[in-house]
Amino acid sequence: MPELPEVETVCRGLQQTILGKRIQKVLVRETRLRVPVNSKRLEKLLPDEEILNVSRRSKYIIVHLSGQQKILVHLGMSGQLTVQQHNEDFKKHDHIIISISDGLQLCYHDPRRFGLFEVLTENEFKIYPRLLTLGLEPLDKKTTAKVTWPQVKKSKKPIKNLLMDANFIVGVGNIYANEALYFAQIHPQKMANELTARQWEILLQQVQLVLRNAIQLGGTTLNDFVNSTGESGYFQLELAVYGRENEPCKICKEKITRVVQSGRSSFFCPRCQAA
DNA sequence: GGCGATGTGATTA
DNA sequence: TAATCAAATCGCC
Repeated sequence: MPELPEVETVCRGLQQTILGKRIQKVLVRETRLRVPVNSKRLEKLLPDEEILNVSRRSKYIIVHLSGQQKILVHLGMSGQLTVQQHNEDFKKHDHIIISISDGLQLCYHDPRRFGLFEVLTENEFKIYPRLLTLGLEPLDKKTTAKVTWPQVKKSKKPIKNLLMDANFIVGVGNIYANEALYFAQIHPQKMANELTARQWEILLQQVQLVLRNAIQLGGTTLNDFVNSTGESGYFQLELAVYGRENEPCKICKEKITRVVQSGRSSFFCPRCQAA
């Protein structure tokens, strides 16, 4: 479900609802996420903490607490992090419920359980391995075609795989990689090191554009993505190639083709994105 | 009802 | 560098 725009949408929603709230109680109903949830630790480190800020790094949500510890959340494929009125009417896959002040609760829900929910002390956070290897934020103004070009030039993988490599650039998943390549008119299987500098410049620009547009529309809801208040996004209405196998290209009417790369579907127009 | 597909990322060969 | 897997659900035949 969630790539950078969806995670950003959740973060912005949380910023508007839970800043300044105090954590009261923690309930863990299911510990079997990607990394097993340490309920004892959550129960020990979270109560009485004030929520100071919510930020995003890559596809991770970071909730900053007054005692310097942080909650690190990843939504995996099917995770939802919502704020709701306190209730005990738990739904299937509501795994972690955190009661906070003013009669609210923060609920982590994740049917496929590929997500992550951890509390880290300040020091643990600093050396957390999954965060240390992350590449550049695509929307950071320091992320330019110029500074990233050397890695593109030496990459031995297809450009789509490179775009989705979080050690290079973070936040771009299957949907937005397909969309950006389409608008840049580059074939997803083209080897990264065969791009011209100009093509890379255009592609990075399209990545940034598609991410910004998606954020503006509250993300993409294919199936089950919801923001922090439980509402869907609207960017699925704008998708130009993703999921459109056999449908006509919006530019030239040629049939959109699907191929599988590294176990993921790539959709492209064979005419606009010639090999 | 069954089967193939799914927005992620770690692990393995 | 790329297939495999984790697991539940959805949509299509």
